[in-house]
Amino acid sequence: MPEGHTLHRLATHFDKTFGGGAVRATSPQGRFSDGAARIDGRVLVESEAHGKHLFLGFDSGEWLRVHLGLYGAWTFGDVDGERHLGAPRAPGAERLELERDPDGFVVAPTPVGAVRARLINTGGWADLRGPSACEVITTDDKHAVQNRLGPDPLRSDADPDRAWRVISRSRTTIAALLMRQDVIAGVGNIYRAESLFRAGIDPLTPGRELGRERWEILWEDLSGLLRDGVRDGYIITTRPEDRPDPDAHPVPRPDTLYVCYRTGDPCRVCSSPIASSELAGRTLYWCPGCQP
DNA sequence: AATTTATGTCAAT
DNA sequence: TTGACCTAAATTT
Repeated sequence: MPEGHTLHRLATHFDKTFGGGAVRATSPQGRFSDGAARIDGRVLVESEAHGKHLFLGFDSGEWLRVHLGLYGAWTFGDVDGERHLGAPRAPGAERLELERDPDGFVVAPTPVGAVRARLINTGGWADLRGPSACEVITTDDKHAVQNRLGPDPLRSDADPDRAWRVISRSRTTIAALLMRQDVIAGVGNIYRAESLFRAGIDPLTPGRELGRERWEILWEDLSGLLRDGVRDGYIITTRPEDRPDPDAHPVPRPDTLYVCYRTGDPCRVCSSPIASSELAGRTLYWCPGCQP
């Protein structure tokens, strides 16, 4: 589930499980061998997310930048078993007996599949598969990446006015603008569709016709939805009263979402069939009845 | 066993 | 706008 909430969960998880200690880094697959050698043995001092980028800072002053792309995922293993953060993966084992080498570092299992990067410390391991980016960069490089990103509603330094300045001058549809990471960072196809539904906004509304008030509503709602996603580890946008059973926990799908993946299904609010179309290579979902 | 699909982005047209 | 990237699970043959 690599939209912004997942990356913030990852940053927190790395801070908790790897922060403050030395890390062993390898690339079982081999495509990240040079980068792994640069961070091998360093101490993880900072973990940070901006939009869909994860930045892990080491005591060498360098950063590991990871972007999961469409299907990247991290697998974490420790005494409590295996957990996956990123694209959907099968649940792992329950508890694990950990073997340790003479230095106290965990001996991780033989990699299954293509593991681009593997980080190990004395408590467990983390395997990265299928990322679109995994590289060691300088602080300047990191700032350059961040300068190209719009405000991330999950970051305390986020300034929604920066996004509004672009949106309010653009003829591009709000649906396309929400997907542009240089406008607003962290929103993906699900949060786009769901936030526009919740705000009752026609996805094809040009940015310049959105109006400041509707933008502020949209930003606030997105901030809340993303925060819920960080808390739940899952994107849940339906209000309890709009679910078949308001008391049941809606995970997993299909009761978690209003419009995404629901083409042809009746809208949870007005019963109109949910519509979908291709927009810039991605599927856009909306309710013609609720988003006029 | 082969094909399709996915919560993403970039370069080339 | 299209294809490429690159991985694993789900779906279809």
